[in-house]
Parts: sequence; structure tokens; C-alpha cells
Amino acid sequence: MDYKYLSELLFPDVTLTEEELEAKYPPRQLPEGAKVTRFAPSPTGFVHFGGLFPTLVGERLAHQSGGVFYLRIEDTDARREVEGAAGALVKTLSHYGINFDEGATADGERGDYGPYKQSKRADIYHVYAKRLVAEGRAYPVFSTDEELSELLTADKKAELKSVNWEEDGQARREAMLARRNFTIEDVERELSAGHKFALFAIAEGDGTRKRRVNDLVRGDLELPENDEDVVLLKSDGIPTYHFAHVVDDHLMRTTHVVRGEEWLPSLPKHLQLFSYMGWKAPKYIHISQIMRQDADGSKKKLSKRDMGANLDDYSRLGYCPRAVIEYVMTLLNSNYEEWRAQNPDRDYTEFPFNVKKMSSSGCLFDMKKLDDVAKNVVSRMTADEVYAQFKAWAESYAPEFAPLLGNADYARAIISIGRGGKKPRKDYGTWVEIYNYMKPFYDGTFAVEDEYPDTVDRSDIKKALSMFLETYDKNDDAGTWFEKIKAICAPLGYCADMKEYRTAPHAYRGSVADVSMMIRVAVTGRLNSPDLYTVMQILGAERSTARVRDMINRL
RNA sequence: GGCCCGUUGGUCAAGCGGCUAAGACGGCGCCCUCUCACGGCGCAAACAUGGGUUCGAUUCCCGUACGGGUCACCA
Repeated sequence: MDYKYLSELLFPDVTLTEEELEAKYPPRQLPEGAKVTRFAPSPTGFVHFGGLFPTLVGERLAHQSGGVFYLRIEDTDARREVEGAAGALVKTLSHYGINFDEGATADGERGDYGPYKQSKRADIYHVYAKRLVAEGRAYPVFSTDEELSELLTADKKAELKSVNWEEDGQARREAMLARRNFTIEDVERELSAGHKFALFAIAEGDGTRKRRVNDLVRGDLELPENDEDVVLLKSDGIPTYHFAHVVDDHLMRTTHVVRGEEWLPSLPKHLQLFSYMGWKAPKYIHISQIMRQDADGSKKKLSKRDMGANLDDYSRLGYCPRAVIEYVMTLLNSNYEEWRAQNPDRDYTEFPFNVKKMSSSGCLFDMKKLDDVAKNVVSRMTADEVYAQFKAWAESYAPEFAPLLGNADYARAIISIGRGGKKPRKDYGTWVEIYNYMKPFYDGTFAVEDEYPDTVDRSDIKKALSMFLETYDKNDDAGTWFEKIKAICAPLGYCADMKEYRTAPHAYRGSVADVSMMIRVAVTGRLNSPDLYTVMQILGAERSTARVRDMINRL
């Protein structure tokens, strides 16, 4: 068959040449060892938590080495595209401090290796598609519009639960061989009938033979050679992921492809295409999926509906971006926590990220661990930082509370409790938690949420609160303030000394802890609170005593 | 079902032929203590399994089991 003629028949409009493209997208001038990586999402929705892994790896690899991190939008499937998803993606990632050097950014394209949207690169793909046809390595498959729409709607074969794999495989092999069988006349006839064609690459591999391929995290792998014809171009002329990946990552001079492990099975296809093209394949890093624990205890891929799957969930729940990043870093590099312990105040970008320290087994998403990481992150922040971020959060998620934060000094005083020093307190890790923490400090949100335990005598409470009011002096320091509380104990038959009380609890009606509790509930409305003295200092004498008086009247 | 990847405490994980098998989260206990925390100290808790190789296997090889992925004109 005259493949050259066939290629002209199929791609009469190709005017670009490979030489021109190579000249337009020359090898990048970068320092030795600089890595070029990309985030290449399909704009089908929100940014998935699982997607943050490869993204962060790519970003670190590039920026740590003085390389380039770019964004390429893989919008080759128009049916699944979600309007505005690409923009939202960039925005969310930027919120997490992940920024692109080039690509389809929010304000248009940036960089010399574009276009960065695959839908705008059709003419580029066609240059190479044409060449493969001319070399006898790719062939067209025609289908009528009816057949096509049938294909497009019969989307998921997986829905056919009981697929007979053996028959299916046999049928596909036969279909494949049948498709390769055609004449030039067939093509001319189909073309003149106005039928569209998909372009397939001929698989020259032997599926029974293994080939050693390398993955930077997994090491050497034994993968079978590809023996399945791959779709290069769909009937609409747009490439599939496989072809686009090969062409784009070559032309954009990607050095390292970081992607989910679900791509591992199709790696032989990609390697084969690189070899057909005569290009050097990039290095690959396949990342394991993030799993979640199912109700029955089994592991499941973190899916879209799961809590915590959508990155924007974390904003709503009040996790600051740095906490989420920090958590991801601990999952990505096993020695990260150790490094963090030694460098509590360094930015995570200073951590020497190492591909070799990455785990190759999938991990379970652990909310508890995230919470702990978040507490650590927030505890190391300055009061100003916490104030600014919390306020921003409140404006979107707690609008009724946000105005109360107008008094910055007051809010900062609350936030400053236990902050600073070598071992800052870890009272809250999310803005939701700090919101709850702060409520008692504002009359607008103060409420008696906890009742006194039934075991406590009401008249004792009344007496204690009255005595407290009589002796309270706002000018007392913490020591004398507490001495006065102790002084209340004896007349009521409570023990002022905890040690002593523990030795003989039945000798007393209660202890100074109980008396403190009575005051605590009156002042904060809760059984638990930060240090009571400090709370009252922040609230001010007037408000504190007023709340105590209210409580006395309530009882 | 074929192919591929994986398997150290409940979770994340160190380990890379010889260790009482780290550490972190969580759990539990004790201490500190005006509460809750924070902090300190401690406890329980693991090499999936069967064969090899070896003087010696968590570590190397093979099988089995289990988990995951994948088999689209989706990515």
C-alpha cells in the first residue's frame, strides 16, 4: 500500500512540518539537573484531594531544581468538560500556594511552549499523525455518524457487570485485525462519503514478552509489550490522552511525568509511541492512590463524594492551606516529619524533597492525623496570621461572627492565649474550632451551654458565686486571684488544696476545682475553658461580674 | 478472567542479610493541674502466608492469600 498517498488522503490540510515545530519548541535552556514537570488535568470538575499529591510532587521537583512547572489543560473530551473548571482549578491551587510558571493560567496563557490547551493543538497532533500514517504505523477506521453516536453513548463498558473477559478479549483481537484490513479504495470511498475516521496506531509489540521499564519510585518494572492498537485521534480529530501525552510532553520538553498509578498499565502504549516517534521518553513517577476506609473495613479509592475529597471542603471546614499541604508532605516523604521536628519554623519548600523517599503503596486518608498536623501548624502561627486567616474564613463561612472580629486587638488578645514560646499550645487546628473557642468571649455568641452537674448543690453555687463577687478585684494578679478563690472554699466546706483533697475526698463537700468550675460555668458558660483568670482579664471585670450576677439570678 | 502494582502495629511509616523491629497519629494509664487542654513519662499494638537461598531472613527468589489498578473513539 502506498502509505505516503494514504497520509495525503487523510491529512490533506497539514502544512506545518516537524522541523518547524522542533524549531518553535526547542529544548529548554535550563541549568543542569533542572526538571520540567506539569500538572495536566482534564477540566471535569473540582480539584480532588488525591490530585494534590502528583501536583505537589511535580511542583516540588520543578521548583526545587530550578526547573519549570506548567499547567496543561487536557480538554480532549468535550463531552465531559465542565464550564469554568479550569479557572477554578488554578484558583484553588493558587490558594494552596501552588503556582505555575507557564501554561493556561487564570489571566490567559503564559510561556513559549503553548498552546497549553490540547483542544487548540489539533494541527500539531496532525503533523505527527500524518507521519505515522506515511510510515505505515497508523491507519484510519471509519465509522458512520450512527455508529459514532452509539460509541459515544455506550460509554462505560464497566456497567455491563458480567462481562465475559475471555470472549471480550478474543472479539477485540479479531476486530483489531479486521480493522487493519482495508484498501486505498475503501478509504477514498469513505472519505468521499463524508465519513469521519479515527486513527489507530499499529501495535508491533508482543504481549507475551516483557519489557523492563523504570519508574522513579517503583524502580524497575516488568511490563508486557503493547500489542493493542491504540487510538491516536478520535473521529473529531482530537487526540486521545495517549497520543497527546506523547506529543505534548515531547514538544513541551517535559523531563518528568508525575501521574497517578492508574496510568501504569498504559505505560507500554506510551513507550511504544515514543519509540515510533523516535523521541526520548520522559522519566515517570507513578503515584499511588489515596484510599479511604470503607464501612466494612476495606480500602476504597477516595472518590468524589467522600468527605475531604474536594479540596474546597477543607476551606469550608476551616483547615488552612498550609495545614493541608503539611499533611500531604508527611504522606509524600517519609522523612518529612523528622525534618519538621528539627525545623519547626522553616517553610515546607525548604525541605529537600526526595523521590526516593516516596512510598509506593497506597495510603489511607487519616483525618485524625490531619487534625494533629493542623494544630501544629496553627500553633506555630503568629496571632496576626491567625487573626487574618480566621477573619477571612469567618467572612465567608460565619458571616454573623465576622463583624465581631472588627475589634482586632480584642480578638488578638484571645488568640494570643498560650501562643508563642518554645511549646505553644495546640488548642485548635481549624477555624471552625477557633470559632467555637472564641464564642464565650463575645456577648453576641456567649451562652450557657453547659449545665452544672447534678451532684453539685445549687445553694453551694449561689454562695460561692456571691462570695467570689464580694472579694473579686480586677487588679489582682493571677496569684492573689486564685488565693481568693481558695479562701471561698473553707466556709463552704470545700477543700482548698487539691493534694489534700485527694487523700480524703469524703471529708469535704468538694474542692477548689469545684469552686473554680462554678465560676467557670458562670463566666464562660462552659465546663471547659482556657485559664479562667486570663479569660476574665480579657473579658474585663464588668462583663465577668455581670455574667456571675446573671448566673446567681438564674439559679 | 488476563495483565500490572502492592502487603511492617488501628493509621502513616523507618528498615535496605545479623536491631530488645525506630518515630508520628490515634488508644490507654500515670504525672502536672482551677476545668479542658498543652506538656512530661509510660503501656498495649506489626514484619500476610508457605516454600526456598543463606551460618542467619522483615530484608533476596518462587508460590499462595489478600488489597489495589487496568483492560473506551474517558482521562
